[in-house]
Amino acid sequence: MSVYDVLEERGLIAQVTHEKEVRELLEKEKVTFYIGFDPTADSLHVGHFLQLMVMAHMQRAGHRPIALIGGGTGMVGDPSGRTDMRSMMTPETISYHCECFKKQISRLVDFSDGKALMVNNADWLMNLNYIEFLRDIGVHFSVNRMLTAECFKSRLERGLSFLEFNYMLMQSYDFLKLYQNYGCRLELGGDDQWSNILGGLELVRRVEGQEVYGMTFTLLTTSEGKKMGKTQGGAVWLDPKKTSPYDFYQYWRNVGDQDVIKCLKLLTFLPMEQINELAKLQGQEINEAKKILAYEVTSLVHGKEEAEKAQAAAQALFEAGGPSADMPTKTIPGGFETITALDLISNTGIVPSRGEGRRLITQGGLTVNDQKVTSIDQTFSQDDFGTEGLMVKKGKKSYFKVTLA
RNA sequence: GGAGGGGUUCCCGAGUGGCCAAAGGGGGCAGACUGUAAAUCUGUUGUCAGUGACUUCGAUGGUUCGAAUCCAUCUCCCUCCA
Repeated sequence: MSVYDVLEERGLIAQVTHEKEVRELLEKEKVTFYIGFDPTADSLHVGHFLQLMVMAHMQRAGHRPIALIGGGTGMVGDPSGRTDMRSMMTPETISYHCECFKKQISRLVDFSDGKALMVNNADWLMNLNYIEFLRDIGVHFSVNRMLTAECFKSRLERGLSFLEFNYMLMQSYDFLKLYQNYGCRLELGGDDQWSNILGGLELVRRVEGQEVYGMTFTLLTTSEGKKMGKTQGGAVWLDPKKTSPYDFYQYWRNVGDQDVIKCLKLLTFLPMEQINELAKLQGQEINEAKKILAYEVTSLVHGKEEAEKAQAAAQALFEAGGPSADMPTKTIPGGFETITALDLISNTGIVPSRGEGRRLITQGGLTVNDQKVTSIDQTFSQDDFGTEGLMVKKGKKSYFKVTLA
């Protein structure tokens, strides 16, 4: 079974420029391909994780991935799928972001012995000469054609700056460069990258007279079409400092029934036979599949050890109802006689403001050591903390251990 | 450069001198129902405080007993024209 079949079977592939050719190419040759990452934040998120999975699948099949960090394109910002302009970033933050990405990508992709490459397009984009670029690259692009591209549509209504309009040229130029320097013949990306990828194909064809290919992957969306990986605050990050392994695990543990199988296919390496078995689960049993999903994804991102900790913590809290060593912990300075419930949760940051704390308690959403807190004035003494600390439950799913500093 | 329109609380979006901490929706949080799911229903949603105080409606000044609402300046955005 070829990688192409694997990708297809798992539902990863969204669009391919030349299905037959790509399939053959991947079966017969060791192909160098690339995926780009724009350094818009200091960590990748689960949307990117899907791309990493693809790289890993491809690498396992013997192909050579190039992770292209958009140090140069990041200066401009991709208008695809955006309704407004990205805020500009300084070169310093961009290069910092690149560093962060490298570490995270390395978790899934093996960079040893040149089995994969990581390059930064700032290397060739930053010193471009404007006139030369226009003459060599700009000639090959038709504005008329570009305007019909899907990725600019929403922006044409709201306004699109010339700066952003050039993003496509830059990304296309990347492909050309990678083709010239590394023999890269395939560009992969999220489905929102389709137009940009097509631009690259065409540029290489025109400049080099060579056929190269493109392929896009399913965007990670829920069955309702909403982007996955977004929570109240923001994205679900791969960086444990931004999204703790426990929260990360919980995110997957709580995906909708409709999305479990899809996620298992896209985000884990579990064999299809096993996934197909899990797909038969009904009703409450689906929780088993969710546990597996959560464990597997967490394990890929944060390592087995963290995944096991998160799983153990979740099991202890939700199934056994007891505290766990690995649950999220908050500390509070000691040295008080008693502390009110409200102070307890607001001082530890379990609740962002005292007002919300009041509401939480008034509405009956706070439980401490298995006792529902009924009054904001209810107090706890140092003794109540015991040796293990207080177990605080906010709402139904958020558990914290509060210990004395 | 010229003409016009606009910046409101997390987001969208009402509000044109006191009754506005500001309608409505979305989102968030909590409760009920459940399976740590979805859908639904209910409550809640500036901060601090036991009917009160304080900060908020792009920024700064001004008019007024009193301004998100009026005036001036500044700033950002959008549309049309060039």
